[in-house]
Amino acid sequence: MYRSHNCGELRINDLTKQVELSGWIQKIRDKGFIMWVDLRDRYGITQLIFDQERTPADVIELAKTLGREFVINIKGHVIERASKNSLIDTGEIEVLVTDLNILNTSSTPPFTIEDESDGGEELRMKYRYLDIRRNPVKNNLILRHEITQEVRKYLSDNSFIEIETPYLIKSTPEGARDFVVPSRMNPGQFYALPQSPQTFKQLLMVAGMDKYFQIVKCFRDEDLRADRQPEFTQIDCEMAFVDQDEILTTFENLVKHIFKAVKKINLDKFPVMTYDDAIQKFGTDKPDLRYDMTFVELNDVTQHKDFNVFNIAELVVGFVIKGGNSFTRKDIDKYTEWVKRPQIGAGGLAYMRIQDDGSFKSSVDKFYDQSDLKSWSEKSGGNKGDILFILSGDKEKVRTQLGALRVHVADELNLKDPEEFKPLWVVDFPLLHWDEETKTYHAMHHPFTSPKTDQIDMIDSDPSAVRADAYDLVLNGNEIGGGSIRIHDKKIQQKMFDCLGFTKEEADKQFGFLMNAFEYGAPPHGGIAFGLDRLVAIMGGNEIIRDFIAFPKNNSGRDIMIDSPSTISEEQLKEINLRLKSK
RNA sequence: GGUCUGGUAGUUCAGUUGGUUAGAAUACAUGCCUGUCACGCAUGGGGUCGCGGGUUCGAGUCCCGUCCAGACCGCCA
Repeated sequence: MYRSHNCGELRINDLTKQVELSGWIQKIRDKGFIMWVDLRDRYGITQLIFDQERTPADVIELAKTLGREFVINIKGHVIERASKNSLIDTGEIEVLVTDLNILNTSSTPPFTIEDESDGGEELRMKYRYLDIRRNPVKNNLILRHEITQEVRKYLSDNSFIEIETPYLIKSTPEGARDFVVPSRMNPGQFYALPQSPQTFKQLLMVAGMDKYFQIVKCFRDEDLRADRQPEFTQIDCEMAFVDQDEILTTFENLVKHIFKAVKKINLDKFPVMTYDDAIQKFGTDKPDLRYDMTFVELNDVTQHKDFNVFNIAELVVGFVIKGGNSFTRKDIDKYTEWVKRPQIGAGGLAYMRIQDDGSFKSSVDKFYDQSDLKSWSEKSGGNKGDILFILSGDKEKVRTQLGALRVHVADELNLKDPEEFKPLWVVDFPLLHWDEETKTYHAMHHPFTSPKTDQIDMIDSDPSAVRADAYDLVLNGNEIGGGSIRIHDKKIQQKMFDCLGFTKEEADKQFGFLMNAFEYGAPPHGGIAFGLDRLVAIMGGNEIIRDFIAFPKNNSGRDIMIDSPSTISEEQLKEINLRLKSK
């Protein structure tokens, strides 16, 4: 036995108890006559004391050889501290050591293993097992555990069954790039790792497992971001005999349950916004509702003056920043430069100050008089002390640009409270999206998404106008879940593949198994998948999902701890029938 | 595929207009210290300035290339 208590457990009412503790040495404070050692484990820190008067001489001698991150086991008894530390739970007591056993030594760690580490990102990733000893990372993993437990509990209590689906499946050209795995037994052929268990969960609906879920790894071979890893975890769910409303209710309640159980937060009913509204009012399909700055379209009050930029623009649109009149010229120049960067690509940024005396001052005073500006102010709902930022140009582009600016302003003004949570359903997504490069339609969600039933005929006449029974759950400006009612009718599914440019043969080859299944009594069904990593990160007050994954990959998709990916031997290549292109 | 930022001691960073022996803090080692908890004090060791090339009397500093890391755009049904 290594311990009678853990390192976060002992309190003042444990005084005089004989205890045995094990853990890592966080810090040694050696005063000569007396020496303190902070002993750490998953549960906390307990201060050990070695005292020349009360500790055996051989124990003191051994204690002098200790170093940071040594693993030790001690016996001793709990005493009251002469000077207490109110900052930690065990701060009223310490353990006077009588026996010391060094279980393992440690090299000096490459960074300090404390809440505020001095280690850089790369170093912490390389020594991730040391990083996880730190509270911030450890607590993130515990939060993740708590959330997945509550997900399982809620779904299981609501008759969902967790079913595993295969990881070695089949590559399909639609959607993201697949990770592929060569098959040794089938030379020249490849498995693909699933981008999602989509078709399997639909087959489970045909199989009568009318409520399914799975907490499952998914794989996409695309470039990484702070909120995107090549392997990530989904809470994947599907239900049969449901309509969209029932799905939204079921999973709104799941999210509410998680927040209540894990964060003690009662979320209000989630607002619902159409995709078109989201784009028009916020320039994005995942608006962050923690702050306002709703778009105001100003075409009708900016036209027919001499300002040609606005006259020729398809859309003149802006938003009000409360208190923004306090921006200096320099602040505004910085925002102007920001929107003009190639990544945003706006031509410029117009503004109108609403000054404290009620008069207006704008960057386009040359073209608009005070009464013009007053009409802008009225239209946008701005008040004294505010500023109105305006962009103009091509409708689609300018909305995206202003949407990015809205997020940027919120960042600059610290309007994103990580402890505030604003969920939102975005519904009625377009079914299809026109791809200028390939001159084809792509499925906005995926090719199994059902068009709204009264719009099925429009697929032929006006494809881009068709709306789908598809929905996203947005939380604080992040897409944390998305789903749809699926097609369960073979004819409609065929029509869909046809519209996406599949020949009948291609559709059969790639998705014949699904279409076949639809011939044997497929029930109406639909579902949703949540990005667990993102959900956990946001609930942890962060948007960098790496910090919520035990062993994540870096920007280039590498695991720098195990140094992967890596080359394989000639023999391995031969076995799987692969030859590398020589340079 | 692209844009931007960074790479200097174990670690986090500073390093001026190109100029002598590249600094600080922290970590580490040794010694001292009767209540520490960011303990304190003293002393000491520690550098391929990412790598390659160029300009120059002289490069951590300027130029070109390259590698690595991070953020973003494209991409992510």
